[in-house]
Amino acid sequence: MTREPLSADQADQISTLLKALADPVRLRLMSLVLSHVGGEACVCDLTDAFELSQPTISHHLKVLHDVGLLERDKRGVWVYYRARQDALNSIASLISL
Amino acid sequence: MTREPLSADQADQISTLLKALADPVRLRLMSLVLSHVGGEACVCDLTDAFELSQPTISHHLKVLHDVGLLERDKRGVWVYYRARQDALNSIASLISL
DNA sequence: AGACGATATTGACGCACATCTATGTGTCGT
DNA sequence: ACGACACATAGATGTGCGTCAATATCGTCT
Repeated sequence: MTREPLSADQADQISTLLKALADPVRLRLMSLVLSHVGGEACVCDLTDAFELSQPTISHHLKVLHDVGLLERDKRGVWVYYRARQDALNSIASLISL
Repeated sequence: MTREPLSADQADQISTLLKALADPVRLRLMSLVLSHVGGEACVCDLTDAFELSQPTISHHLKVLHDVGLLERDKRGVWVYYRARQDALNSIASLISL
């Protein structure tokens, strides 16, 4: 971003990622998953951390998953989410540098 | 963010910054300012780069300025904007690490 | 099979926001 | 002082999004 102006297409792509991150609930979800033991957390753990309805948390997780910031892993009845560090790193390197 | 979960207040602060960045026009504005000669650009340069009205560009610049991502410097009739690298770096280090 | 618990989907509602037109505020020539 | 130009502000409008209640789906246990 520092080197040369972004094209409109590039800006659209990056803003899609940033929009997904730019919400307080989703930021806390990412940090909860990242700091959880084993680097993953199931939805029940995450839902308990907020005073929001379960569908709302599920919606936010879907947003993060759709843009590739979270991985989904269903094991039995539970669904575990894990952060994509490479995706976070690529965002960070675009912003800074 | 990786070490321990964000508090609600921390998440609010960071999301405010990210919301400001999470728009394709504002991303391009930041990249235009950053890559412009001297690290600064006047509004006229920026307005010409988009097919948007001048008030719309002015609005986006205000958003970026209000959250501390851009500095304003009025010199004569022109207003020059400059990126706050420290602000960008702090965002990047929060996301990645 | 039927019941229960965990998660996802749907539809609705209210609010935030990107954009525009119109207008205001300065600053520089003439 | 006046006109022209650079930029900001105000108000209006349509769209997007965060949230919820209700419902669906899927896996497990008896």
